[in-house]
This record gives sequence, C-alpha cells and structure tokens, in this order.
Amino acid sequence: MSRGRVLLISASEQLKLLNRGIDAAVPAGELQKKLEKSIATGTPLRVKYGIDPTGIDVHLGHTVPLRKLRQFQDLGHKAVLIIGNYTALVGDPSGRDQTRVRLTPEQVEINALDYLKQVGRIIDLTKTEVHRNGDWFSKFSFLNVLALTSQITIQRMLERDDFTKRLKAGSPIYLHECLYPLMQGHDSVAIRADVELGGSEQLFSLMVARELQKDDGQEPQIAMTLPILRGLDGDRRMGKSLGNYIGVAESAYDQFAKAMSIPDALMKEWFQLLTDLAESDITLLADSKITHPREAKERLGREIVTFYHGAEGAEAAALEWRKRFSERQDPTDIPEVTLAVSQLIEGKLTASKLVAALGLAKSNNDARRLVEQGSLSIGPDKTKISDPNQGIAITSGLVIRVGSRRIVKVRLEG
RNA sequence: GGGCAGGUGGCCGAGCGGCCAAUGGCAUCAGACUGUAAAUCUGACGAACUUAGUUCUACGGGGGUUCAAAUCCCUCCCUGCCCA
Repeated sequence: MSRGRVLLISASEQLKLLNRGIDAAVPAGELQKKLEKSIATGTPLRVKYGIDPTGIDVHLGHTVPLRKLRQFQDLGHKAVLIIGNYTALVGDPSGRDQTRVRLTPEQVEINALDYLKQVGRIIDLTKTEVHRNGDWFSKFSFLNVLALTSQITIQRMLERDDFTKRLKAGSPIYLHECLYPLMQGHDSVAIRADVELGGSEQLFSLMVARELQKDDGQEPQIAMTLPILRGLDGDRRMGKSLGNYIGVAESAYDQFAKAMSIPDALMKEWFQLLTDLAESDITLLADSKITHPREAKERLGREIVTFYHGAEGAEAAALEWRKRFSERQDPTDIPEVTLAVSQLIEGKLTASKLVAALGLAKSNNDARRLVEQGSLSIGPDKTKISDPNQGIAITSGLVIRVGSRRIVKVRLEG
C-alpha cells in the first residue's frame, strides 16, 4: 500500500472500479477530481466508514460498504473507521425496541473490539486508522453542541424520509435522534474525510457532513452510498433482528447452506454486491436458460464462503450440503446431546419427551406438535414416528431428526 | 399546565363484562411439492400434564367492583394529537 501505487493507477481507472456496485456518489463528478488531486499530490484519500458498537454480529449486509472500503484500500487509499462508542452509550429509542438498552462503557468497548475482529475479515486493519468518536465528543461542551445544532434547520431535518414517515404515523421522534446526523457529520470534520461510505439510507447524514466540513473550511467529502442488501428472505433488508442474515463469523457450512436457501430472484443482486465476478459472468449465471439456478446458486455460495473460509472451506461446505440436501443423507458431524439414564423410564422415553429433552423443540407442547405433524424420524432407517406418546428405546448413538434441519445424536450417560 | 385519543400475543391489528388463550394479516415452524429454494396447498403457532381433556399464566404496572374483567372503576407509567 505504498504511495506509489496510488500513482500507478489512473484516476479514470480507479473511478471505474470504485463506481461499481454503488448506489450513488454525490456530488457527481467530484470523486474524479479528488482522485486526480490525490494522484497529483501523492496523497491517499481518507475514506471514512462508521459503525455503532451496539450489536455484535457483522453480516453480509455490512460487508457491502466494507468491501468498497477494502477496494479503496487496495487502491492505496486510507481507510478510516469510526466507532460510534459515544452514541452507543445513549441507546437509540427509535424503532420498536421499548427497552432502550443503555450500554456501559465497558460493554461498548468489548463490542467495539469484537467488531474490529470481525471487520478485519474484510478490510486490512493494519492499514486502517481507527477512531472512537468519544475521543472528541466526550470533550464537547454545551457551547459546542449549540454551535453544531445551529448548522441545520428543523425543516431540513424533517425532510428525512424516515422522519416524515414517523410524523405521518404519529410515532415518536426524539430530539437527540436529530443530533445523530450532526454527530456523524462532525466525525467527518474531526478526521477530515474525503469520502464517506454508507448505506443508501445514510445519504442525508453523509450530506450533512459536507455542510459541517465546509463551515470548518474543509473540502467537503464525497457521499458514497451503497445499496442495502436484502436478506435471506429476499425481501427485507438483511438484519440481525430480522434473523435473515449470514454472519461473517459463521462456519463455512452455515454460510453456504444459508446462501443456498435464498430465493432465486435474489441471486443476481447478491452476485453483484457480494462477489467480484465480472458483470458479463453474472449475466450468464443469472440467466436460468443458460445456467441451472442450482448451479448458479452453488457458485454464489462458493464465492461467498471462499472469501471467509478459503477455497477448501467452500469446497467442503458445498460437498457437505450436497450430501445433506441433494442426497438426503445425514450430515457428517451430527451434534451429540447427552441424556442422563435417570431421565429414562425402563430405557425408554416417549417421542415428544425425547424431542423436548434433546432441545429440538422450544417446549413440550412444541415437541408434541412437531411429532404429531410427522417431522420426527429416528435411527438409520429414518423411521417416522407420529405418535407423541410412543415409547422409544434410547441407546447411545441413536440419531434423531426433526424436520430437515434439526438433527442430533444421543449420548447416554450415567 | 389543560383537553382528547391510545397502550392487546414476535410485529401489525380486532375485541370493549361471560361462548376469549383472545378474529384477521405478516413473520415463524412442520407436512406435501421441488432444484435447496421460491410460489402454491395443508396444518400448527402461551405453558404444563395422566392431551379429542384438564389446569395454570397472559391483553402497559398496581389496586378495586363483580359469581365472572382484555373489556367497568381508581391510580401510576408510557405514546400521539390539539390548545396554552
């Protein structure tokens, strides 16, 4: 990542790469100028990306901007990560979460470090500048706050789409929520950002930063927004709370299996946002007349898994998946669950109790339902059992399946 | 500070004294189908048990009226709207 590398690639070539897969880079045309200037002066661009250390799992949705950040890095530019540890202390009351979780500084720091670890799978942390916005906000005086808030009008703030919606719906908008964009904007001032990356819903905040920078006498940043990745359901945005995500820290097999479960219609989008394949290849893969959708999806899964677990990991995951879903065999590694002999009655357990005892159902009622619905099969012959009261002789090594996903091997103890 | 309208299961949203473990939609889970899916159809979807039944816990929190309350009363908390 030498300076020399910046000089080697022309601005227009860089622009071509960087513009790929993005939603917008505003103002149009300015990125080119910045790149030219960067080359002329031998100064890498400072590319900002901010994260809030509130949750823990980094998922593929986050990787869309992170991959773009990586791309900047690879072109020799400077990645600057902002960890919103200060804002995380307050807790966001927006959304439906009534129990506004207020994190302690210790928790925030633990989350932050965990975040960095995960993010390090996508970008090169050794070449990344990391800041916590508490570094400057903890020193902010009320006077600073007044100065900051006088930069923007209520009207401008309310133009935001999500605020407009909430106003119409009569749901609450808290005053401090209006401060978030300003804070985020101030982060850009503090680190003198040339470019800021964010999801397309972030455009407003990214633009606010420009005004604050101008006011500070800085050249305003480029707001580069990236499309929001849709989750496994093929409908809503990928998110932890929606449970429709693939985490970057998940196992190769889990990542692959989840990728294989997405609706076909989502494949093209995922190829574009999550892989480096050429657009022409993607066109071929996304055409079901040319490529069998299953093949295409397998390719997609491999591409994704390879990024996090290498080609071998991807290969193994694909094989395992085929074995399990195409050939309907039991997986290679079946998790074992221990049962105490004392739980059994004459070496037996009723079907529903067994399912519940193995943790394959949420409750005894749930277990009973599952069995009644015919989702339980046991042993090598996959004997179906649909009577919840049927006694089942338990032996170590007995394989219990519920539905197509839940499978467990019994280990007797005691 | 005053007036009004609200707070129901993971979410949205009906119910407004007994037939309410609570219509409906979404989400979820299972079965059929399949390419693994999607779509479609079917079923389930608070908990426990000796499970075609019984019991317990639930409709913002607490208290009360009643044989009986998500439904009525009091009080507290929370949200929105309007007025100041």
